[in-house]
Amino acid sequence: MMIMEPRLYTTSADYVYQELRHRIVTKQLKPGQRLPEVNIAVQMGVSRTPVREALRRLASEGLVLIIPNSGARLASPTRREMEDTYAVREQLECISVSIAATRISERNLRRLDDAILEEENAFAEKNLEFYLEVNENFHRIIAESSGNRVLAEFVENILARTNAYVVFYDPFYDIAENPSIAQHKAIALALKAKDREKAVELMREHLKLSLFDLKKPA
Amino acid sequence: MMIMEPRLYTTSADYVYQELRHRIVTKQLKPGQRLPEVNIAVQMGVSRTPVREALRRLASEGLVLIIPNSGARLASPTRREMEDTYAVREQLECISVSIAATRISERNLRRLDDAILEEENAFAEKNLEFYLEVNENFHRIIAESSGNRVLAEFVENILARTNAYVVFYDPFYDIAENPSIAQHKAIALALKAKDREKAVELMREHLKLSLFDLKKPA
DNA sequence: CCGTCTGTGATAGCATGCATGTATTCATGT
DNA sequence: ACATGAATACATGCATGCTATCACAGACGG
Repeated sequence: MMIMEPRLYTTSADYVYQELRHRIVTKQLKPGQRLPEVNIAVQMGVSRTPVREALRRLASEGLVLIIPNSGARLASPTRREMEDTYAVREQLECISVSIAATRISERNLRRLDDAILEEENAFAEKNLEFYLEVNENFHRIIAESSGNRVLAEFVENILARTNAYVVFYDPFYDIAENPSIAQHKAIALALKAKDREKAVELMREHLKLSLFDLKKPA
Repeated sequence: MMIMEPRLYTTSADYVYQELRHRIVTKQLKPGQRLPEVNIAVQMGVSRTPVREALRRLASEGLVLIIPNSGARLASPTRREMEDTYAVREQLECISVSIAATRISERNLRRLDDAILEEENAFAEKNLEFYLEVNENFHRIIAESSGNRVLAEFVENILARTNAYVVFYDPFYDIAENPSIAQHKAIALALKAKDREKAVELMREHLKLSLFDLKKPA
């Protein structure tokens, strides 16, 4: 059973941001759909101001497209854009895992294991939103473990993109078929062994397969 | 003589954004300095709203730090952060130039030459702001020539960071000493020759030296 | 003398109203 | 029927006022 835990946020703008991402991942919003400020503001019980901020933040992550004086619409990435995004992601994550392999702390190795356990829970529950969230965590922990904050920031950005794209592009995405968890375990092992080459290779393979899976249905 | 051409902008928020970047590059603002919304709003003759938007955009580029309920301050990057930023930049620009080497259009090759000519003008005038702007252009054109828009977007972001950092970190940055233009010419030649390996190698070297130059004075 | 608590000032967060620009619709003419 | 144009409805951009929160200073107690 799914318990909707209370979302944590510091400001209304942050709340709207999270809520919009939630609605994207749960397919309540469709690619290309218009996102009028008032509309969202009323639905979420806030004024237009925090909505504007949230929309602009999402725009910086490539999830919405804002045209000045005209408004915001949800992104509708082409296959090409998806491939482009994954190309960038591969670069960032490979360098990320490469550095992490030599620097990762014991604590973060444990966090990695925890994330994998959570992935298995999400897998068991067949809860896509939860699954995407913890999947994101796995990659986030590795990025943080690189010790390079700018890199981590960029990875964070591109994780937001790709996770949304998964939902946009693949409405029937089946987590049962996805071998990601096994790949994550392998990457975690390589990191524990401080095997840089192996970790990079596995990560590259993992991302290539993710993209491949994504391209199948559409 | 320097003619201040009228800045083009579509919205007030965009104007404030550009004006703030201008003030950063012309050293009117100091690293770590507080940036109260009202303060800026009054100075620029607009209300707080567009200022907020501009500040948040700058925050997404790592140029300002926003603490909720507390306010914005100009970034004050440590040497470590600078190195981290350049590490990311190297990844992005190397893949960028690598792809561009096989795809770049004749038109963009000409734009590249134009950019280099402008760099020489800026060099002759010893105009740091102008120089940074056209330097940015050179790298921007290469990123665009990759044909990967997401990549170009990320490069754009990191260019904003590094160019600001130049000013932050190196108040006496001497464009006369900087061998960048010669390196840019070499990169352009490699691109014309479609020599992928060479272009990447030159770009990597170029960025390494840029970072090295930056680290000298501080 | 130092730590803690409290009040006061200042600043960001948010709501709202007005102005401006855009999109849609409908009428008009060819 | 189609293209063109004006009018209208609507959404965004911006300004302003109010409220909540934070930072700092001074008072109080240990």
